[in-house]
Amino acid sequence: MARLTGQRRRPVAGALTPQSEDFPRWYQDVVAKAEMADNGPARGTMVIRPYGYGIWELMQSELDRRIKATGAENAYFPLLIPLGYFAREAEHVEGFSPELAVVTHGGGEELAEALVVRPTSETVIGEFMAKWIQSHRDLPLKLNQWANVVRWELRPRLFLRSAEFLWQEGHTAHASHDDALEYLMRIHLEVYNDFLINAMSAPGYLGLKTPRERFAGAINSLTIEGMMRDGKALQMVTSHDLGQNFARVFEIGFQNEDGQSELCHTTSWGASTRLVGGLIMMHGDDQGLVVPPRVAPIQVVVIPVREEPEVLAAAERLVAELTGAGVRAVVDRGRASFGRRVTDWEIKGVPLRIELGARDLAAGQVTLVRRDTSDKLTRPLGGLVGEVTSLLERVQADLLVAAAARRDERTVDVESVEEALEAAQSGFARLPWAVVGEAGEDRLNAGAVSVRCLSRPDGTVPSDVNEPDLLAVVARSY
RNA sequence: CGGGAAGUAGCGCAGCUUGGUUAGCGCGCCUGGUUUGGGACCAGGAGGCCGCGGGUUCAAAUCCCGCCUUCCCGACCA
Repeated sequence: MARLTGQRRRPVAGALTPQSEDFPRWYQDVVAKAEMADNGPARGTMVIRPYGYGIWELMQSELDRRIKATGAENAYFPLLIPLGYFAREAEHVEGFSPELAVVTHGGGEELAEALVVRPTSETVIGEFMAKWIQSHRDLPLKLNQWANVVRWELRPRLFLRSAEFLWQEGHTAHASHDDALEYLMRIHLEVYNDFLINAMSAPGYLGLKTPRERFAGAINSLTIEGMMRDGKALQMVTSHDLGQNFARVFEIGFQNEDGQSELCHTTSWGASTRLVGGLIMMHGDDQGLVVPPRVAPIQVVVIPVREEPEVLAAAERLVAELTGAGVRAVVDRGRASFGRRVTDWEIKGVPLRIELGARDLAAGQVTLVRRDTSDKLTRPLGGLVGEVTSLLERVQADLLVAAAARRDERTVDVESVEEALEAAQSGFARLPWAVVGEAGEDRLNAGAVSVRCLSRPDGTVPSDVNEPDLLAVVARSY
């Protein structure tokens, strides 16, 4: 990680734990020191601080724009769901009951029917889809909601697994399975994968979940698995083909063109605040967070070396210019020493730092420093805006290339379950799904390794887990 | 939810074994001054229900019981 020229600074008390020393500890240090989140008072709950929430808001707007471009509309459904709704779909209730929070009392009285705090909304939304859909002319129905959900987590970790988290859940109903699948694939590729690649610089492996890893109640679950810098996998997003399972129990039906009654085919798909954790662990380094410019609440920080009126004025002018051009930029007017301010912004992962001192000003220049590579550039003060915007684009692109290179470097192709178990200690392993099978999956799971997804040899998403020649991507995971 | 460890100032810790004055230290914070091109320094200062509840005792941060929370390892998950 030491890329700086000149004297290397020594570790200082209060600095981050190095990733190589203790990755989980490094993660907690970053979350705390970059002021992203705190633990809430009740077990597993999370307080998202402004800097962390700022990243989430940008993720939201990038996702929301793409979701709406597919024709889905936002709506809102209730937090509290009658317990009975969950019981209707057998696999769904079985899958979710261990992590349900149930409200049994209200207004000082025991409730006649307990209410569940939603862990996901297939059931309520199904109920209303049934009410709203009458005819094939009402289809497809494409809804999305931004909401909080609660899942009783036994081993919480900020952003990665919390009892309450924020997400987007999309729910659609279609007249045919083909139409549902076509739309689902569009969500997976044009919304999720495009968002991950272009907004988060986060490449992943796309594929299908194995039957045991599937969403409770789905006939297929699609996933995008990202590799964290410790070689473990994180499921970044999921999209589910629910077939007619929910349509059957919630009676989501319609009359076709021939006047016949048919059941709808539904889908659901989600992306959560877990993505913030993924961003931290995919791009962060020993200096702290590294935020891709498109989701960075602060893209550029201008650091005046000293508190000198001319320098401060020049810094303010520069920020005004950048802001005017749509760049999210701030001046650090803090009185801490130069070095301290620099490291504080490094921990926060601000993509680009502009150092401005009396010497620079006299020479009519500034020093630009990239967070991702620590490269320093000297550039004329005039006409910096174009330089900065193109540099931000380059950082965005280079982060993707670097993350993909790390992923490829730590993914090995193997031929047996034993080799896969070995390889998964430091990264991902890929092997024919045919040599894994149910029994192999058991052995992997026994070794704390799981099949993250099944992919075609060319990396595309299979339409069915029984397709021939599929590859299993296996890894330890979060 | 099972196994382990831990909760003392915002953060990191000492004190507890062997109960007994105003509970300490480092970092951070406040005030003033000197500083500032890679985690500054000096002086002065503020800040504590010792996780919560109960018990033992003349006396509890310290001993006992219960609970809550956090971290690590497992089983479950976005």
